[in-house]
Amino acid sequence: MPGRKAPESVRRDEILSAAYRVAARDRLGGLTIRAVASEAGVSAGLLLFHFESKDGLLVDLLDWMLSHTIVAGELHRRPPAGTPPIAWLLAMVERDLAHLLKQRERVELFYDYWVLGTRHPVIRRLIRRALHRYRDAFRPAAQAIIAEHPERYAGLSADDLAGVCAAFIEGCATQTILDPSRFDAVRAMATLHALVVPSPSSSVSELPL
Amino acid sequence: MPGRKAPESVRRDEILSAAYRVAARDRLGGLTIRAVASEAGVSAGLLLFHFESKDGLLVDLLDWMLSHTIVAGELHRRPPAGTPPIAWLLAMVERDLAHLLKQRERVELFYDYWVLGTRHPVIRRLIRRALHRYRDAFRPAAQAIIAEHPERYAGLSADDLAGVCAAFIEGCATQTILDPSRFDAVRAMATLHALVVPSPSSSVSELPL
DNA sequence: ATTGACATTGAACATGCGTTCAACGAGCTT
DNA sequence: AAGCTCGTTGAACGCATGTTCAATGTCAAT
Repeated sequence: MPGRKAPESVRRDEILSAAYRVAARDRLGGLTIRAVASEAGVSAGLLLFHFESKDGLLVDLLDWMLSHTIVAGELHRRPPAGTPPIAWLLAMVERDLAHLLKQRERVELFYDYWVLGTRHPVIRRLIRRALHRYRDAFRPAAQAIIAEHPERYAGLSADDLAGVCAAFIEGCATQTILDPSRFDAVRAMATLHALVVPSPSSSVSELPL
Repeated sequence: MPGRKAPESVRRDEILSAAYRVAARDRLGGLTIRAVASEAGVSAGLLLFHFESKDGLLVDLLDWMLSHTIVAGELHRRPPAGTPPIAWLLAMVERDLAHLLKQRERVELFYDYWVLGTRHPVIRRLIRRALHRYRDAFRPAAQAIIAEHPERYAGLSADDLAGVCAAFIEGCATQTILDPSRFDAVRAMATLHALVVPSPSSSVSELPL
């Protein structure tokens, strides 16, 4: 029964959130136009009226994901005054890691898009931007660390340090998602502490679990 | 023109290597039965005569990849006598990282399978096994490190340390593949050295503040 | 030569997908 | 009321895919 119902922006949002629900449940492999349309309670034709193609839907969905409640949502941390920079950075890493592992669905979806981006230029650009934003969140702490020990990090930039943090987290996510039973992120974090903090020194004293 | 030509094992191998060629070129998304059959110079029907289904082909191809020339090929390293364990481990990481980045095609394919494994139990098992083997290669060095500084790594196992190494490498691969221009693995490696090796050559004396 | 096992083919089938489109009707303007 | 705009539908099209199968030719054994 045709007839005007909702203005364009509303319908688009309804469809996008339906698409997200489908993708979170069945991943990108199960994201078909008909499935999304059905989930949104509209016809497949309407979906292609609002989004020019499935490709467009995919891109818009990723965009939507990256702006709604995604990874890059709460990256604004502040240094608790007096904290040594290295502890600050490790705390950020720890927090991000914990946060990431709670969103298995979303992370898996993100990896789906990552793989897609390997072939699809537009999606690749979006994923890149997201990863850059993610990495950049570590830069202030990284900068502080380098500023404190310029000789130790000679020739390296805050970007490099931030990139290593991001790599660690992404690698942990890779392993945890595929095999939660044999990779323990908490222990990985403890290991990182032991590796980075040189030795049982005076000020920073920790109790490994 | 029907007729017997090659014994089963030979045909299977011809088809598998053709499948790999197709997958390396067009990834799993382009790996169709017809494409593989055409690449192998046989009919689609024959392919399903030798492999019971496309699923079977996918699994067998992964198996084939993991045994032919793959990541886990040359993981047997020996400690250059007299090398400090931490340097040994870092050297392994560095070597693996460099090796990995030279095989972009293969790594991308592996990620394709990783994503597939998220849904496909059999493939998941194979990928897990491969990642475990990969991680286990770091264990001897990790064990040596822990044995040298038991108090520093109290409560942690060689597995934990090895897992962190694997995570670092996998995270670096993630970033490099998607954005080679903004992630420099060499600098990441240098950063890791700076982070882990406490300070210029003093044994255990360092005040981080 | 005959037979039988079996590798091999080509065509066909069924399915699911993205996409198109003529028809329709709700709201707005006149 | 009449007409226009445009959101909306349902059916259909075209295509690619995985899969099946009867027919066919080759080889080894008899």
